[in-house]
Amino acid sequence: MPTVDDVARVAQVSRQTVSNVLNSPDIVREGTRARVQQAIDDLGYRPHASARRLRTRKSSTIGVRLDPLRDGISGAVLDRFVHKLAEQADARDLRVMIFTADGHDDELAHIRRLRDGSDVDAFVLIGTDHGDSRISWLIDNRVPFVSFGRPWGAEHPNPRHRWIDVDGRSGVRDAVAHLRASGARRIGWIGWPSPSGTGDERRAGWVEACGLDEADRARYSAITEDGVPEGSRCAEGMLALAEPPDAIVCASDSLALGALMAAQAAGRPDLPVVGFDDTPVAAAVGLSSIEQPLDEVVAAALALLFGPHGDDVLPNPDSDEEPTHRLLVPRLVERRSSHLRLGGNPGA
Amino acid sequence: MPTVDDVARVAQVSRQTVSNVLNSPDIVREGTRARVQQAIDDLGYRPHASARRLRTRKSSTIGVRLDPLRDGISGAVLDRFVHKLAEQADARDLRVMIFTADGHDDELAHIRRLRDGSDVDAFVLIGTDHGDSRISWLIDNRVPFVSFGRPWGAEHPNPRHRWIDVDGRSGVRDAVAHLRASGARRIGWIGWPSPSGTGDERRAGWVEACGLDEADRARYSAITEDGVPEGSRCAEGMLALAEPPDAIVCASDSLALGALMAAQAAGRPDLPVVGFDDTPVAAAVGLSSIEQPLDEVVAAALALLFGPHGDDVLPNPDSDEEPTHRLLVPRLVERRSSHLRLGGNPGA
DNA sequence: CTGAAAGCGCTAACAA
DNA sequence: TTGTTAGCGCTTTCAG
Repeated sequence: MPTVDDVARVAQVSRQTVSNVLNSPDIVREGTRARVQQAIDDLGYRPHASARRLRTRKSSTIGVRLDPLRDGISGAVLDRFVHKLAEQADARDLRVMIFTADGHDDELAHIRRLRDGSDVDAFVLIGTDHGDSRISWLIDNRVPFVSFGRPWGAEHPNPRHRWIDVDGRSGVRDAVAHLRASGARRIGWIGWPSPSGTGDERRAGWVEACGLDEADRARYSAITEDGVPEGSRCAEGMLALAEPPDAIVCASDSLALGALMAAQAAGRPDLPVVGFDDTPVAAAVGLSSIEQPLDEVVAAALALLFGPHGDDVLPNPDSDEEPTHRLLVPRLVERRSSHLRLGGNPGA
Repeated sequence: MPTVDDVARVAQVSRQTVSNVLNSPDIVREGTRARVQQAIDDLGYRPHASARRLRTRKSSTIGVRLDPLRDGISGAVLDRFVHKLAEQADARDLRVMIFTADGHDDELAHIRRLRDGSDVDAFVLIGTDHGDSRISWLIDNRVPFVSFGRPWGAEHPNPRHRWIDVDGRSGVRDAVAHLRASGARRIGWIGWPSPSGTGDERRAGWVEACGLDEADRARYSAITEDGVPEGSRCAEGMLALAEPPDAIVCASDSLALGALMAAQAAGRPDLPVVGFDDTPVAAAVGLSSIEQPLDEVVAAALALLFGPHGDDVLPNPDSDEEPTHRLLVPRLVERRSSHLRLGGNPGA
């Protein structure tokens, strides 16, 4: 592998000029630059990343912890997030390093290693929970990071905490409003047990828009852990009511898939069911779903970390002068769940 | 951040000794080592990765291209693969860098950049296709790599090509045999169009074990692109035959999910359907599936690249002296598809 | 076993 | 504008 010196020799300039051509092309005269560039191309020269990093004291690398493998339907969102992160990072000439960890403490241990070894100079946290222990640690230890997930349950959110999140409440609210506009009167909700920041917000959207009184809200909502069979079970119960719901909105695609199946088993293949995340599974089975704008999420995350364009990490903000977070709005992807005959009506 | 010098000063030894404690602890006297270790702990010293890499000329980093987002049901396998790769790499003190690319050429461009910049010193290719153009390029350019996927369609596979793969043929063969042992007589197949290395192999397993003559094989097999609706459509056709199949085996979980739905729509909720990859979706809806032993796949990939234990990259082999590949056997995960009432039998 | 010297490839200061 | 000098933090010679 050629080095700057080789290029310099071939281009008949000093080693420094080569470096300038690479890093501050504007301060090099046109002709010289062309000559150097030529030499670079001829030799197939490529700067040695480690040498550069050693010198500049920045790794231009982002670290992300891959979420533990989950149910896998919902997990797909995070995989897509990581995918897009890699894509957009590349555009800024940043690299992405991944790791896995068991729990928050282990994650922090990994972060510490990666950080202290200067492997990585900024981290993206995927998902946050109530009183997330990682946040204060990262801030106290001056580790630059941004979280996909807001600071749940903090009375005084730390202004040094940069985050982006998707406004699930408004997403659900809009979906419910849309269903009502289409004539639905009793819209059910299947969601997760509280406290779950994300889940509570999504449910709040339903509460705000469903137009049901408290008694009906109790009747038409179900709480369960995430999962397809769980969704099925809850929907079954709701559909067995004397006045079953007109439509069901769920906190996740897993639940929605279950609900859809239950609806069909109950002979109501056309019951509108809306999921959340617009996972590939939703697309595959023709389920409406609320889609998170992942491209924007990733772009916002990078902008928060590195500013609008560069690849220099901004330290965690000192004060709350400028906005240190973004709340993005999801959108409903409508599908006719009946595009696939999922059953329930043999021969129809 | 403290450096070796700081540690040396505190521990009252030369800088060198510190390095030795870290890299060749055996050649340092017990007492000295303890003292140095103490200083390391006290200071929270962590070697600077870039400095070390610059000096040792190895990055201890593996590069992986994230597959383009697909249907997402099948894509989940690859995400799990990457996850496990990160896990096992960590155990060897290796880091994993991810990137995305549009097509093979773009992927090679990325690899080249990462390689020439010494960011990464070995790559894992996920998936290979007929006459894969990347393989010879990587070998010619001496880029150490291993592929998850065998060299399809090469008359003379290059002995420098290290790969691991899962024997889909035997997986399907076993599943079919198992179904027959349970009494199934007419076992259908839904798979992908040829040529598709993976798909052809899986189909071959069915051919070998199904015990049908050529005419019946034509009747009971369907070829389609991957996808849930596609699987549904094919299964529908098959189930409409005068003598419908007893069971259906599919080349993927997407197809199988579709088939399962079609079966239920056709009033045959108990028809055994087997998918491939044992994705989370299969687990969620209670679909039998053929599981790839990803832990072993990853372990084998790392062993091929780095030897049984170390973190030193082995160059692509010079000859075919030692085994440069591994073919692993998948196993059937049986589930009662009826554990979830997917529909088709309201009130049952 | 421990210490001193050299240099991996690069870029930030400074001098010319 | 270009060239010179001086390290970034580490490990690998080679003497002690």
